[in-house]
Amino acid sequence: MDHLEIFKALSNKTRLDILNWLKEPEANFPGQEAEGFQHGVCVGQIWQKAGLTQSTVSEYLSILQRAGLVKSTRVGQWTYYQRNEETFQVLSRLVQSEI
Amino acid sequence: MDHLEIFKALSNKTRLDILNWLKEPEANFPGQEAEGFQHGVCVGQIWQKAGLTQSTVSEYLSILQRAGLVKSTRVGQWTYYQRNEETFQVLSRLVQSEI
DNA sequence: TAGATATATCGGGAAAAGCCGATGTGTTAA
DNA sequence: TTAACACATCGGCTTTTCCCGATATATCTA
Repeated sequence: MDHLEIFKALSNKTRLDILNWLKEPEANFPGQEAEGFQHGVCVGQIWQKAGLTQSTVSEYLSILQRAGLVKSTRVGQWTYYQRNEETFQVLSRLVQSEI
Repeated sequence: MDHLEIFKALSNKTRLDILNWLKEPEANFPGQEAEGFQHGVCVGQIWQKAGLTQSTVSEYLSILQRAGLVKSTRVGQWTYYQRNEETFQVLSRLVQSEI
């Protein structure tokens, strides 16, 4: 749990947006409804919604993952990302009492 | 309450250190014991402990203040800084439920 | 096996942040 | 009112982050 790495990951508008979108995949990624959201949302859906290039969003997802804020699952040729709520809980407590 | 501004302010090792030191002024700034800690710790104490220049630390304190993480009090020629605990509480709840 | 598709990684130019020394501003003491 | 002190701001160099296009890798389909 590297505070600094987490805060850096959270220091970007687009990355905050992505985390927020992932709170409600059904509402924010209707394009993936057919496939379902068991493992989260695939990269293609996210980068189109973000309005940035595929490479940038892929990098952003890596940054979020290294910080522990999301986790990924590979299914066939798709990689699905979802929030790692545990980290948010721990971070919340940390902000309250340790920082 | 600008999340992004807060996370950016927290994205620097020295600034995190400063916030941490300000949790226990008595323990971390013995050089100011004579004057007391009613309004926090003055800039001179902080920049010497940080090991960076006065100008840099002054700027860092401004960044922390703009983010709402510290507040300052001018007394004579000194400016004292202390943590703004309210912001940490709000941020903690925000991380838990809104981000 | 070849081609298409989804994602990751690489190289790099532009913008922002890190940090410094120099200088400006407000306050106190002589 | 001058000098000294505490702090803030400015200009600039260096490092990091932002974000792109190009390319590599993995998987699936024909």
